[in-house]
Amino acid sequence: MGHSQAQKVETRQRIVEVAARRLRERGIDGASIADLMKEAGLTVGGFYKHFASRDELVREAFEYALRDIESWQASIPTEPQRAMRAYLSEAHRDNIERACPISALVNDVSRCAGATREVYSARVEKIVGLIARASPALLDATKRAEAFHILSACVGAVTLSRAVSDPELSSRILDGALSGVLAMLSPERDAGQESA
Amino acid sequence: MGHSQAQKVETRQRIVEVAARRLRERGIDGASIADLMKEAGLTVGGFYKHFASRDELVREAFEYALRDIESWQASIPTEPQRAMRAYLSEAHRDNIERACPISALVNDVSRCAGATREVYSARVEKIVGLIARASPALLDATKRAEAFHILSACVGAVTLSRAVSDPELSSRILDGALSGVLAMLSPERDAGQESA
DNA sequence: ATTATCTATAGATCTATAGATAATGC
DNA sequence: ATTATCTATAGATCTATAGATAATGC
Repeated sequence: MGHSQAQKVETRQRIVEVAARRLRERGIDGASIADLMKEAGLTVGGFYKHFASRDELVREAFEYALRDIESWQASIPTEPQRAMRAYLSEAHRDNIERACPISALVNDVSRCAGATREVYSARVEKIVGLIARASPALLDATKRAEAFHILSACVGAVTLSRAVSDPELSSRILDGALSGVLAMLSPERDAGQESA
Repeated sequence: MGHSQAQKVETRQRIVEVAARRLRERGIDGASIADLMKEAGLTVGGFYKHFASRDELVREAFEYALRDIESWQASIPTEPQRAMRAYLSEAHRDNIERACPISALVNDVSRCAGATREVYSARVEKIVGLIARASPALLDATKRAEAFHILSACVGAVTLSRAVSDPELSSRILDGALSGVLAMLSPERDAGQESA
């Protein structure tokens, strides 16, 4: 019990990974340190050799969770419509442990103070920029306004689809938002009118 | 201390009102019974003469909070664009105590079980129906798909605007979603292309 | 007599710390 | 000798209950 420095780095990482999953599932205050340590195969007493406070773990776990969406994010400029289909899918809705933390924790983050909200903001800015590049609008300002609209629709649809109790309603929320978002990203949009 | 039956009804109502405000502000688990009773001018011991459990209060407070948006909701069929301007306003974003619980608690509700989620679902269905009626789309199915998209954009934009730390970014999220939503509701939309 | 509210508290958490134990690493 | 982890626990919550108090309402 209690060993090498190399092990310690791995152990710390394991705690962050567990937390990144459970925070998205149960909310920022939803999992206790004891729960998380147990799931990482440890006991509560060792926690403070790795982190100064629970808040420090939350910040790291949140940043770690943001890394889960980086490959999705990277696909936005090249394949925006495929990225939207993935975000607004039942698979994304149901796999909350690995889901986008921007939607999974939007209410939780709005109740946080400081550092976490700044990390959150920076990522929102980043993603909006990527979506704006994919918009077929003519003016830069319009591209950006559309990007805010598209991201809002994505976050709203995924969160709503998780909150409603009727599975059919849940699916229709995702589908409705997806067809709207795809229409906005459609290149023919400047000419005619299309809605997937 | 401890009086008439008429008083009791008022007292119970006061507790529900306090809870309806604080739940939206701090989340479903964010305010203790002692906090809520204190703000209602009472002490913790009296709570269980009014409610069987904290959950019972949460359900009632949630339903009470939904009543706060009824006049807004009623304005959707007659003045959809005005309704959207109000929802996607800084005033709505900042007045979280009286804000729409559909957006203020969307993550919280997705972590609830049972009754609360059903009440939530029913209200989402209702509002989608009202928005669909206001859509200029030609087919009923398209109206409905657009209504899901519009509601998603509204919920996503308000929640995101509360979570980000940069006030200017927050405003642009609301404005971007608003111009997109207004364009979708614009009657000229079937003919040309407009974006606010 | 009944009951609405109060004070007090039991029992279950949860964060953080103290001190013991057993391995690493000089 | 140092330290990663363990067991144990202090102190602060939080939900729910028990019993006292002071008013209502027959």
